[in-house]
Amino acid sequence: MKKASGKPVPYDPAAIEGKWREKWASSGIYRSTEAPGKGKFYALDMFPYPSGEGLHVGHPKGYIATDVVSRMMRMSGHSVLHPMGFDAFGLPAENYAIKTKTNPAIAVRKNVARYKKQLEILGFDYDWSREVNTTDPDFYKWTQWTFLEMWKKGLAYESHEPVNWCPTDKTVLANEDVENGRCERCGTPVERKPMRQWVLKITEYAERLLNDLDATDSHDEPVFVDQSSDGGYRAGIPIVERDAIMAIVKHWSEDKYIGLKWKKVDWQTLITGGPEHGQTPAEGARQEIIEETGYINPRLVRHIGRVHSKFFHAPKQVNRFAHFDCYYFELENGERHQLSAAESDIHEVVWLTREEMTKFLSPEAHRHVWKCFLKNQPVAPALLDWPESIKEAQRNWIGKSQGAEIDFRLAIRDKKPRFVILHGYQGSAKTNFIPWLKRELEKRGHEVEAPELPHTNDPNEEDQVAYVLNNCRIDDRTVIIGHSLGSITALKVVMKLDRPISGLVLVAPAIDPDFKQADFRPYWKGYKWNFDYAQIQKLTGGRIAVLSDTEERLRARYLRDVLAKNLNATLTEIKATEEHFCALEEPAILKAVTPLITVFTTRPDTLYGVTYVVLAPEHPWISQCMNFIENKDEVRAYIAKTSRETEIERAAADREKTGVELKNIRLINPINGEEVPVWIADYVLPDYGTGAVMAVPAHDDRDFAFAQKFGLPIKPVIAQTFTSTHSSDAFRPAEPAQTRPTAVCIIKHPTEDRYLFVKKKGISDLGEDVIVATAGGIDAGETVPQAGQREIAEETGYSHVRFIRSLGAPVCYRYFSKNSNQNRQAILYPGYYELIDESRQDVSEHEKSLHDTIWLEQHDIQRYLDGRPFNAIFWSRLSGSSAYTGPGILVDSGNFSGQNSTDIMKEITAAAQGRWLAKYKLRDWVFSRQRYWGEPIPIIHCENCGVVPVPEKDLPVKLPKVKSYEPTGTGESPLSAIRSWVNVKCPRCRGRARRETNTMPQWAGSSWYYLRYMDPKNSKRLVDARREKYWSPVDLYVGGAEHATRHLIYARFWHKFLYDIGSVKSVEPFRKLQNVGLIMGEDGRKMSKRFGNVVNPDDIVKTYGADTLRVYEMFMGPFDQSIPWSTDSIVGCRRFIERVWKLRTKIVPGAPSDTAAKILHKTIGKVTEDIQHLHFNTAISTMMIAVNEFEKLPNVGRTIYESYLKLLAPFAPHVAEELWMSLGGKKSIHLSAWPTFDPKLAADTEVRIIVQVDGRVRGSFMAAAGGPATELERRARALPEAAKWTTGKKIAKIIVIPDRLVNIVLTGE
RNA sequence: GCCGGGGUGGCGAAAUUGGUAGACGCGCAUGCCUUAGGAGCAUGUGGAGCAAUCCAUGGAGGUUCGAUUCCUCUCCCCGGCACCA
Repeated sequence: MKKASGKPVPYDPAAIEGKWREKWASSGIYRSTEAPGKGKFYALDMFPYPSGEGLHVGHPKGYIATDVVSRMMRMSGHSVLHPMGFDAFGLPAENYAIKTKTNPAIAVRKNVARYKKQLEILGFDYDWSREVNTTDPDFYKWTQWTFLEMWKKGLAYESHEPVNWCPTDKTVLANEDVENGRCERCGTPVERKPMRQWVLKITEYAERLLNDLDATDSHDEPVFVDQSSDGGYRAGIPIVERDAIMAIVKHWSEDKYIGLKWKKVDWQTLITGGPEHGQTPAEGARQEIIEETGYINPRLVRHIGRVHSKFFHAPKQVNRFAHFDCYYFELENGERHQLSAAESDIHEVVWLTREEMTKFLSPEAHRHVWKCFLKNQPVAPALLDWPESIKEAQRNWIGKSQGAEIDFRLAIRDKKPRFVILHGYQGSAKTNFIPWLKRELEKRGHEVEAPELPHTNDPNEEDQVAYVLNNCRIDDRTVIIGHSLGSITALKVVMKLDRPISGLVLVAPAIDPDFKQADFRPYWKGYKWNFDYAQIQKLTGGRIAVLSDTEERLRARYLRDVLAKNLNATLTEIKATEEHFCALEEPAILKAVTPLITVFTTRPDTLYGVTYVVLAPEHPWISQCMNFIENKDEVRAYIAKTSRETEIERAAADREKTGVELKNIRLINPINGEEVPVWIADYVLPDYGTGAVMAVPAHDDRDFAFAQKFGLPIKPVIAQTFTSTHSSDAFRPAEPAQTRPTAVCIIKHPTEDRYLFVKKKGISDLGEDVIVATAGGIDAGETVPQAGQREIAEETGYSHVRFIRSLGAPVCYRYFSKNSNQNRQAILYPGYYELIDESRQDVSEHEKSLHDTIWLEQHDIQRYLDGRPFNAIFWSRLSGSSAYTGPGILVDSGNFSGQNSTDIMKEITAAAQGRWLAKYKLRDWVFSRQRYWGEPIPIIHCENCGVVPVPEKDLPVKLPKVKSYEPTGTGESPLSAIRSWVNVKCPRCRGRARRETNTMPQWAGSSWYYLRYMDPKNSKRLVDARREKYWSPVDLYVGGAEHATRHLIYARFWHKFLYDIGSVKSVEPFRKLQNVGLIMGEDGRKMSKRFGNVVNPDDIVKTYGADTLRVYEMFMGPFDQSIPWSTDSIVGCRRFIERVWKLRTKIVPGAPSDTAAKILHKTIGKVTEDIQHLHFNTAISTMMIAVNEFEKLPNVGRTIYESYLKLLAPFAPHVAEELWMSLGGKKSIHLSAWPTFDPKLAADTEVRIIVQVDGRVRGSFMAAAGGPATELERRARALPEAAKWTTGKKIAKIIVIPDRLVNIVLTGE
């Protein structure tokens, strides 16, 4: 690198960077190959959308990071996959096309070329041969294919529900595309429109999407699969939920632990097994230990945690849902039985030290449990190594609420309906569901008639209708239920009436035999297939329900498109228990005829406090019951008003509550049989839960506000909480409780921040002392403060006490007293009191025998009251926050043993005949867009066959060319204008058919593109199974945090679906996710053309070189943090590279000096670790320190310098290559081996010992590393700086931290 | 309101299990070099003080020989959810 003249060559990036990039490309050094036996590493960037504006310096930051990591991984012997591609469908390209009237494909091609050029000059190690583009038909063929697979599994369906419509972009949006009621893209407020849409059932995966966020790591090798034993997993047994245990067992006196060595399978484990029926997992664990080890006295010390076994891959999809409970046991002593022959045949017991244990536990999950045990942590999940913020965002988005559905039966004051059930062709009142339905209705107090209609095998309209009219009582209370042909009879009966009936329920009505493709039906001649729809509607008041079995496809279409439409009836499309509702019990029918309002609540324990029920104005039940409602007009007006409101208006918080009562209708509270009124109000959302809530105004702010406004009763709240026990048998819901109002007193000391409590002595229920707030019953005629003051005086002797304020609405506190063997409940009135002075009277002997009076400091209270309701009252009321959320809300269940409170809720749910379940905020994914530039949905609508998928051989359905890309705004995509494309023959019946013209959203292709990189050219499959197995999962995924609840949820869903159909082998696509922090403009604002603060990377490369840009972006700060760009600061990185460059002049061939080797190895250790943890800024700072230190040396050995260049190579690949080659490198530095860290060489022989006196640094001295503590102590005391502070003082003790510091602690005087 | 993540010099930021707070870089200051500018090199650089020393990691308490780190409360910033029952 010296010219002939001997002058050093200056560093000139322009002269070297292009040269090496060409070499790398032509020699293909970054080509990814599957090398079996070699470790693999898949680094992935969120592929860009190639917009017209090109890159700014913020874009490449994430790409540089994956580049650095992938380069290091390649050098350390991994097969690396680091690909790049383009996500090119979507609105920007389309809008550009509309403006310029050009095909978006052309603009995309241009922009992609520009992006690639910009990316190339930064020297990335992409394997461009694997480039993918979502708009390439060879790519989107597989997007379409997956859609059809979902359709086959019923996960893609057409919905007619109201959806979000953006009037500006003229397309529907998914829930994820709406932000605060506005279109995420253009900010227009979205409208709710009922439209036919394709929807993906992502909600089916809600639970898995949620659970897997916290799941433990998965492994290629099964961890708990142990065919030779029955431990934990049993192949072939389709047990959905089988608990399993794992135990760590410690020696009785020494610090060593039991391991099992399995003889036949060469497998080493902790003790695992399955608890037997009726055993708790802990008991099962104990038994397993005894059986497997022979030691008879294991003692349970603690539960380490619970791991979901779902991700410990089992070979077949069985038994995937068990939990492993992990326990820690200690042996009491060495007593031991002989092991059974069977057991000793299988394994032997070995004793292991802690260190051996770590090595011994080869399966990662065992080691994981062991680590958690050592750290005293619960078993922590590790399947996804993702930022907590992203996981949290996803949890919020999925929005799981555990709770109960509770059915409230209808109680109509007047006009209790009676039923007439009409059977069908060849039927009778004794067949199908009719006897059962009759019984059920009669149970509910209805009159029911189920006549045997004449000529059931050869029916005719006239006879049947006449029979009904003559024999059945039909008036305005009658609801007629017809099954199959009975439905037609019912319709004809209604047409003959001159007075209204109560309603009509048509269960799978017979269909017009003229309807195309209908089977021949012998009865058709006996009936006239004409209906006076208007008359029927009039006489039923529109109360018509049509039930359709989705299995009967032809009938379903007719019922929906003809009958229900003409009758304006409520259509319920469900899968019947048996086809055509022919089962003996068809609950759907009962549900349709005896409307229940099902509410969802997370607090079923508050059922006793329900004083009314509120429905969303959209609730379908309202129209069904309209006949019974007295104030119909008022109700209709309110519903109309609500429907006019935008989402934004409606969602606006703290707006005045509005609502209307449904008069004459009441609902029955199943827990106590109370009748409560029903209201509709827009604060209840139609699409969450069941669209209906039970209102507990004493518990809930919203209900409270509503009740206040409309003068509804607010019942003293009843809470099922306990102090007396942790077992649920304490509470017996069936038994009546005694209620007594009680004052609870929080009493503050007159001057200090201390509080008065009483310590109850030996409460027999508990057999222990309990500390509680002072409390006592309120006597007749007393106010709460009076009672409080009296109780305080009686119990504590302090009589000078002043009532300050109430701590909120009364709380009902319920418990079971074992003393009196009865349920008790007290309504607690918490109040806050202050002592006026400390004068105190004597307390009666009786009181003294019951309790002591104690003072607690604020911070002690938590400890003493932990887990008791008083604790919650105290803290929430004193701080005015947390546990209580409403005026009367009860103790937060979270303050109690979680298990316990859940048990209580479940118990009450059962008592109310409700269902304990979870609800999610996640909605199904609206998957169609009424736009041009997206993947066509590969569906054909046939006039006869209905929805028909495009056969796989015809995929991809290519996007045709159109004249106008303009969205129509009618809900049709521009594709619908292309007749030649739209009109096709049905692939099934060759009849007339039309293509689906909606396209897929932009998120479709990006939901799986990472799989295609593994096998980008495969025309047979989405991805080859072997390649997928080799490369999956993505080891490192880098991208922006803004994708948390869209791309990252969609991709996880898509991937899990592909897993379920066997296309991929991993449950989760991205193992480690890293967010890249934004680079903002120099003015601190977002970098954007709008603010004129965009910095173009091309310019920076021109001035400083690509290597400098790369180093600078990695050095700016913590990788995931947003930091403003600073062109001034770049020079530091350029100087750094130049100093490395100049170091070349100091190279000597000889042996490396110890000092240089030490610098090098410290650097190797730190840089390697930092890159692994993505701490690029500290990696670079370490390399800077190394250069600074090398510069101070007279010379640097050549091998040292070469190793150093290797560390630099991932960050600054060009300059590292140039220097490497100039030293005579044969192969590229990027294919060389990553330097190995030698801790011995890095170790310091001398360390600086800090000397402190009373914790303050007073001086330091150098000492040999590993020196004895006594020596350090002696030298520290002798140190003049220290002696200055210690002379004449007494030394209390001296703390010595080897190799670190000595702290001389003086006595107080 | 609920949940998550953060607050350290003029700036970007460092700081294994608690063990010298401010590494590294920018900027700034002084000097050398240079016709000049720039670049480079050297030294210094949290605050107060002549100094010894004291004060400093959003604030207030606590635990500890010792706290940026652990605990309690509190303030502020960023992000997610939000009339979600």
